[in-house]
Amino acid sequence: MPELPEVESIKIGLQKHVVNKKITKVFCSDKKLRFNSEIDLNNLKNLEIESVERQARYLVFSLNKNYNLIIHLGMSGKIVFVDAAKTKNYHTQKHDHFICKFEDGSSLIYNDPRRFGFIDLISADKLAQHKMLVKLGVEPLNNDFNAANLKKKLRGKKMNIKTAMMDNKIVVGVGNIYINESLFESAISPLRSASSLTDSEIKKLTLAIKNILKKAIVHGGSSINDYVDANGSSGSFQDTFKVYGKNNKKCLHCNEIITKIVQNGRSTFYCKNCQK
DNA sequence: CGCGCTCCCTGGCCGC
DNA sequence: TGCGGCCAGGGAGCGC
Repeated sequence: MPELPEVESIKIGLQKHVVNKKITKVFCSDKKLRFNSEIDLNNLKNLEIESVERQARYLVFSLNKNYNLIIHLGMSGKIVFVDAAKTKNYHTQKHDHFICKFEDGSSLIYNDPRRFGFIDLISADKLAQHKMLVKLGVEPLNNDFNAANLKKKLRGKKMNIKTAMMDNKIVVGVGNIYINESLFESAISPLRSASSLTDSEIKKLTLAIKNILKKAIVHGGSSINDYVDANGSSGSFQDTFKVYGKNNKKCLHCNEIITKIVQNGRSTFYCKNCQK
């Protein structure tokens, strides 16, 4: 479920709940996630969480004794914080792959049916060079994601603009939903080659991405609170989608029927009339 | 090197 | 009710 706005909201939820907590017990399922942790996760026992940050779609926990824990949710991962009272009666569910219990009796549960995510405990001095982090491009909400820098990245790129913007080396965290929505907002066809965008289109696209991600963080925030606190029921943010999943529905701007195609193996939704 | 395709995995949904 | 096929919000790795 997570794109950047969800991971950002989960991070905020985790900051409220797990910072300064000491881990007293660790459970790992026998199922392998995308890859196994470099350091045995049982080493988390007796460590204390000092901070939680987000890089791209990765959650990065800092722990004492110079450890970092990286969690990625893949396509289907969920993180649920369970308070002490509920932890007492908690029964491990299918696809719970990692649970850590804290000194105060509460716990954190990672559940991932498809297991495209991972959990990696590493020493802090290796964080910047981690294989999943080292090649990442700019954060879309940072100032260095701007028209001038994006123009350089798109120069000479023959691939379509939609696929290009989902490339983490160009900009991180822009997933299939938000690139579809952003291209609609900036009136750019997903079929255009990346290098064909004019300066003004590049500017519109960067602003649309920032705008939509920011709105989603605010809008998704409330549903994400449930997500972190309780059972992860689906939120209401999908109500704001204008093209994603709207194939065969009418475009809100012009009444044209929204088209669905496949690009690079992922579904694309757009309005042929509005997006040129 | 850039780019397109395939795969990792489970579950939900749809049509028969 | 059962089953096969298709689809899913991510990302790496492989050939060409």
